[in-house]
Parts: sequence; structure tokens; C-alpha cells
Amino acid sequence: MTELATQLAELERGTEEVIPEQDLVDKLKEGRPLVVKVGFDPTAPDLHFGHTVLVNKMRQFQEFGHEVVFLIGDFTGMIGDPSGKNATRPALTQEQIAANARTYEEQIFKILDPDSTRIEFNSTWVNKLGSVGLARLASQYSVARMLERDDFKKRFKAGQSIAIHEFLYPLVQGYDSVALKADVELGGTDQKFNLLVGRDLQKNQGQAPQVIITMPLLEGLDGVQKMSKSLDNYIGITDAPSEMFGKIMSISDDLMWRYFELLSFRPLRDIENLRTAVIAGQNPRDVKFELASELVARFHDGSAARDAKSEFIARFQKGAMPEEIEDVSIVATGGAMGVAHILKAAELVTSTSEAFRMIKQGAVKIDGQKLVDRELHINAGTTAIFQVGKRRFARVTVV
RNA sequence: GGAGGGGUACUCAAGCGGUCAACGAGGGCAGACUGUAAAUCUGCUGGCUAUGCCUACGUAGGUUCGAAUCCUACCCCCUCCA
Repeated sequence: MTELATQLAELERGTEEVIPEQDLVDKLKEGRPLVVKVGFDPTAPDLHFGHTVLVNKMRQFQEFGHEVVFLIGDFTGMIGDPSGKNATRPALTQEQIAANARTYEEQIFKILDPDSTRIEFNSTWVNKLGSVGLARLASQYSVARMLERDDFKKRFKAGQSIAIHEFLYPLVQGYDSVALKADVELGGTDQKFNLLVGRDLQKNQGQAPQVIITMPLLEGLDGVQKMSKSLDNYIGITDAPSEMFGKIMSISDDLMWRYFELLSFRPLRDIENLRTAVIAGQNPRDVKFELASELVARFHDGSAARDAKSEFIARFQKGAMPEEIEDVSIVATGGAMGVAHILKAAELVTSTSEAFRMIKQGAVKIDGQKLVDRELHINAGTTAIFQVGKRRFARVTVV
């Protein structure tokens, strides 16, 4: 195992909280592989970079020789997780959960080592509890303590409903730690309470309580709000190489360092050096290239990353057209078609009204030429590259 | 069960009989500037067979030459009392 101080520094990298920190030090000193547990909700298998923050931390533990357990909360998924505000989530079937679990595996093994990752489903032990066991588990926690959790407290005060079974989630999650004899549990900051319940239950069972490590929620492309699909400020780990590369290049310089800390596998020392270089005058763009290349290589491969970079340079620094432009054929009804309709038919804009607006703003180009005349008609048999803004392209053939 | 307040575009939020496709802010998109940065500035931000027409202000009706604005019913949300 690596020297303790280095290991500790890397493991604490980017974390929000380590509770209690001393326990982590003590456990590491024992020199044995620690059981590191991370629970995943089986409802959302489409991962984006925000989700990978946690997975990266798992990888670090793995690299230091610890035993990482990827725990799929299928029991919770079958009931439907109501946490959050008020949305009742649909309960999933066994088949859906199995399918989601497979998707998870495909995605996380781009980060984790499949051979040393243990995958578990919590229904394995929760189903064995039975109603008596569940009642016994429930007896270990009081309503007052449950209401300590911030979102429960708020809802209770506001008079909003809290279904009884919602109290089971923290308990079951905590019980998972007991079942696994977890040494460490990782989670997002929003998981803090649930993670702490695990410590209490373990103590009740005479186990050494787990260390809990919370990771911050990664900011999205806007740099302010947390990354999420619904805010459309995310980078999906299945995004195409050039798209992924471009999205990373579009983040602000400040955010870049945040991404380095939470997403890059480069050692802290390297990152410090990059930071020093930028302060000394190096163009942050070049440093961002390195970040983008690393991440594209991780989710695709090295050659995809090189291609994405050269395309990026060609396209944006030299103003060339992108390499891959979608071909679209459009049927003109009367031998010719107005440009606005072509733009709409090619899905470059969502409506003809939007097309007119874009033209008016000088955002539309045909074969690189700015379009001025909104009434322009294109004859059938013509092929031309239509562009809206900087990013939307289509090679349109009017038939 | 009783009393009151409210539902307006992606979100927040004005408007309270015509000049309202609806102020303002945020978000988004586009243009300028750049490093496709960020910040900043400017413009746009319902649809269409487009200099006009159609659909929109919780839902359904009604009054009126004319309604987001007034009336009636219904649905939903919030606050207070029981």
C-alpha cells in the first residue's frame, strides 16, 4: 500500500466531509483492505459526469487496494423512492432493475476495475429480514431522530405529507452497511443523514461504525447549478467524443479547476503544476485541452480523444466545417423551397418563425455565406451546407 | 366543516375592459468581443401557407362592438379558524 500520508491526501481530495476523519486514519493504519460501500439508485442508469464524481472516489479506493462494493438498491427501487420533495416515483419491476443494473455496469467499468469490483443487490439480505426483522429494524430508530433529517423536518413543519415507508429508506440503507460490515460509505452531500444512520445501526450491532465520506454535487456547464439532465447542463458519459470535448472546452476557467479536482485522475501534484503554469502565463485553454483529452479518452479511447481535439482546433480555431455533418434530404413540393422551411425540415430550428428570427439576426449561413434574404428559395437538385449559429450544421439536399 | 388569498408564456412576476403575443427579471438562443471561453455589450425569445392570419393569461360557459382584465360554474393550490 502507498504511503499513508499520500493515500490520505488523495482520498480526501474533493470531499465535502469525512466523518470522523480520525477513524479513517486509524482504519487505513490497520493496513487491510477496507470494505467501501456505495449505494446506487437503480432508477437512473443514464450517468453523467456528476455521477462519476462518486465513482472516481471508488476508483481511488480501489487503486489503493481496498474492496469496493457497488451496491444496487433494488429493494428500494421496487418500492419507489419518494425522497426529494413530493414526486412519487414509479415502482420498478425486477426486469427494469436488472436492465438498469446492466447499463450501470457498462458505464461504471469505464472507470472501475471490473475484476475487483463487488456488485451487490440489497434485496439479497433485506428480503430475508421478513416482517418481524423489518419491525425490529424500525424499532432501532425514533421518529424524533428521523425528523432530524433536513428534508423531513422541512416537510413536517410545512405540513406536507411524509409517508411512513419513507422512514424505511434511511433504515434499510443503514442496514446495508451492517450486512456488508462496511468500513467506509461514500455518498453525495444529500446522503449525509442516511450515511449517519448506518453508523448508528452498526454500533447497535456491535460493529465498528463506518466512516462516512460525502462528495459534493458537481456543478454543471453553467458553473452554478448542479449538473443534471433536466437543467440540460450536463455532460453525458455516453456523449459522442467531439460533443464531449466541446462541452468540456466551453466551461469557464474557474470551473475547469473544479473538474480537475473531481473528475481527473491526475495526481494532485500535477494539477498544482498546471495551476502554477497558468498563473505564470500559460493559456488556460491549453490546460483545458488536457482535461478534455483525458476525459474523452476515458469514456471513448485515446484515438477518439485525439480526433476530437484536432477537429475542435480545425473547426473553432481555424473556422472549418465540422468533419461529420448530417446529411438530410428534403422534398420540395413545387420544384423549389423557401429557406425557412428548409431549416425547419432539416431540424436546425424548431419552427419557421424561429428560422425567420435566426435569419434576421444573421445567424444563418449557406455554404459559409451569410443568408440575408429570408424569402430566398432553393431549387430542387441543389445540395448545400446549412448552418445556424456556431454549432448547428446539416448538409441539405433539396429533392 | 368555516373564512380569506391565489392560479398569467421555460421559471419568477406585472397587468385588472380596448394602445396586450401581454411590463420587468432570470433562463435560453443569436450577434459583437474572445480561447466555441468566462465576464461584458446588443438583439431575439407562441405558431403559420407571414407585411396578414391563427392560437394563448387554470377549465367551461356568459356579459360586451371589444375580456388576461367583469359575471357564473367547476378544478387545483396556499393561509387562517374548527
